[in-house]
Order: sequence, then structure tokens, then C-alpha cells
Amino acid sequence: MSRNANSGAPAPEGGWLDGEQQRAWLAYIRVQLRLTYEMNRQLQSDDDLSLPDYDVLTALSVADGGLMPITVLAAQIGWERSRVSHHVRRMAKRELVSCSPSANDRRVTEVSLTQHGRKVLEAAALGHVELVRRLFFDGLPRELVGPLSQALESVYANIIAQGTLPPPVDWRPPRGE
Amino acid sequence: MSRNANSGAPAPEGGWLDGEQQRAWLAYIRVQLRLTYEMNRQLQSDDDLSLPDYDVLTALSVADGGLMPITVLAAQIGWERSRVSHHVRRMAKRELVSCSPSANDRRVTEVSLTQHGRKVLEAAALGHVELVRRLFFDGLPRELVGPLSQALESVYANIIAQGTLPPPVDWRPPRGE
DNA sequence: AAAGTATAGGTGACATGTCACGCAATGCCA
DNA sequence: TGGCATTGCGTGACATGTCACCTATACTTT
Repeated sequence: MSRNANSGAPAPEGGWLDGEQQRAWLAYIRVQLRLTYEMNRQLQSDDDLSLPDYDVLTALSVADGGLMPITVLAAQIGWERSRVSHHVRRMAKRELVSCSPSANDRRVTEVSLTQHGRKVLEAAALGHVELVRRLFFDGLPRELVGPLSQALESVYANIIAQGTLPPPVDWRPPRGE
Repeated sequence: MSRNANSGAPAPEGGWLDGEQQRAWLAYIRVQLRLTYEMNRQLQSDDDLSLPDYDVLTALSVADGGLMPITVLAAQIGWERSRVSHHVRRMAKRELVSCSPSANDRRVTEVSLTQHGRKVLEAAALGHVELVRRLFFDGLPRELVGPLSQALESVYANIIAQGTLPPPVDWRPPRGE
């Protein structure tokens, strides 16, 4: 087990991950693949929404005034801007969101939740949350919820720091170190 | 559906997740979205492989004889069979894998790693693992690796039990570990 | 053995995601 | 004020993923 302290050089350099890390990584990948698939499927068949649709609606629903520039939205949900651009156009065609140019800065397109979009989201949230609880939390022992959060939050902070996408607007690195 | 195993009834029934769960879920979603994006991007630009390509190659590389029926492959990596079918056809066009009918059961298509495919995978693995270490494990305190594995393995077992996709062929429900 | 059922896989239409690139509005500065 | 880089987005071409449905082969029953 833990033969090495933290961020020294615990891994076989230039090679693989060590045993413990490999176990964690395999578990992560497996969960990720199936969970994404299942969520997509449930939303699609129950609510006629894709998981990406749902991500967009959720982000907008918690935004101030249910309204957000495309760039900000992209940073919130970790997408490229062009992906957001394509996607909101399609969603606008389905009346889930609407896009309008900002008066302030005329380069900016503000994406907002429509009445219909909000209703669809509220309807979908129930089933989605139920699925998440059933697939994810029903399998997760109570005492591991905290450590899991801590672990993933650490990882997230690191991804923000090291990755190529900009952080969400409200992001601040967790407690000093 | 399964009854609530936690006698404390911590979750608002039919409603949202409780506070701790919400925290875990938000962390999970954030990590998932960005990490997937970054992995895809790195493989694409460094090795001319998509993340799905990599998943397929990896699964085949650990298979007995580097060879696997489509259905088995699909179960291993948590895809639908038709997705695998489409994808391996494209990969075959790029000489990364090859498909041939099984002599045993003539419904079966065996997918196998080509020499070229194996070389490409080996070349890509270095950079990919490096990225995983940098983005994921460099941000993860040593002492949380174990709990994280445990948590995700529990979740995975539950997803297998509750989900719609078949388990991998070598999967057995975890017994006290 | 004929008929019915289950299983492996493929296909076509369509939605989605990515990349490279383009345009227009803005900011900067000599 | 006239360049010139920067920023916010959109677009087109193409790769990818999903669903509904199809065929062929194997298995089971009668």
C-alpha cells in the first residue's frame, strides 16, 4: 500500500501508474462510461432531452436572471464555445432557450431559458435525480460520500489549474496550501 | 426499485439529493466533463486518436490474443453494440484493428488489434498516462486514493446491478474486499 | 425437421461534437 | 485617428453516437 508520501515521484517515471492509482483510475473510467450512457438514455426516453441539453438548462436555471453569454456558459459546463454555439442554436429551434445580442457589447450573445425550457427542466429534474440516486448514491456507502467529495474536488481544482479550458466565472481555488 | 438501504432516510423522498450528496455529485460532474474533454484533446492532437479509439485499443490489448467479439468488447467498455460496430469499421479503415468472422459461430465478428494498432497504442499510452497523472493524480492527496477507489467501485457494482448495459465478461460482484 | 425465439451484428437517418477558420465589435496605443 | 491585436461568436466540413430496424445464424420446442 501507501509506500510513498504525496507529490514526490511515487509513480514509475515515464511509465504506468502505480497499483493503487491504477485501481482508482479503472474504477473511475468504468463508472464514467456507464453512468454517462445511462443518464443520456433516461433523459432521452423520458423527457426527450439529451444529457448535454440538460447540462445547458441546468446551468442557465441557476444563472442570474436565467441568462448568460455563450462564453460564460461554456466555461460553466466545461465545453468549447463553438460547441455551445452549435448546441444552443439547436435548442433554440426547440424553444428551450433563446438567444439575443447583448446591448452592452454587441459581440455578445446572451442565452436565456425560455418559459418552456424551464418547465421542461423542472419536469426532467425529478426523473434525472431519481436515476442519479438509484445508480450512484444507492451504491455508495454513507461514510464514503465525504471522502469522495474531497477527492473529486481536489482533482477538479487541479484540472482547472493544469487544463486548457478557462475556469467557471464563480470559481475560486479551494483553501490555501 | 430498490428500497432505501439507509435507515436514516436522509434524502428528501422523490425530491433532491441531500447536501452532502449534492456536493459529491457536483464535484463528480465537473471532473467528468473537463477530464473527458482534456483527454480527448490530448490524444487527438498528439496521437491522432480519439478517446473512444483509445478505449477500444486498450480493451483489445489486454484481451486474450488481442481478439474479441463485438458484443464482448461492447460490454467491456460500456458501449452499445451498434456503436462498436460503427466505430470498429472506421478504425479498420485506418488499419488500427481488423474484423473477421468467427469460425465457431458465424454470427460473431472477432475484432483484433493489428500490428499497427498495437504500435499506435503503445506510442499513445505514454502521453495519455502522463496526462492522467498530471490532471488527476497530481491533484489527489495520497490518502484519498484508497477511499476514492472504494467509493467508485461500490458505485460501479451498483450501476452494473441497476443499469441497462450488460456487465463485462470477467465481472463478478465484489465480495468483501 | 419445422417453427418459433434468441442472439450477433450491420445499416441508414439523423443528432451531436470538433476543428479550422472567418467575421465583426472592441480595446490599445502610437 | 489609423493600425493591429483581442475577444465573442458563427459556420462548414467532417467525425462521432444513437435509435429503429434489418438480416443471418444459432438454439429450443414440439
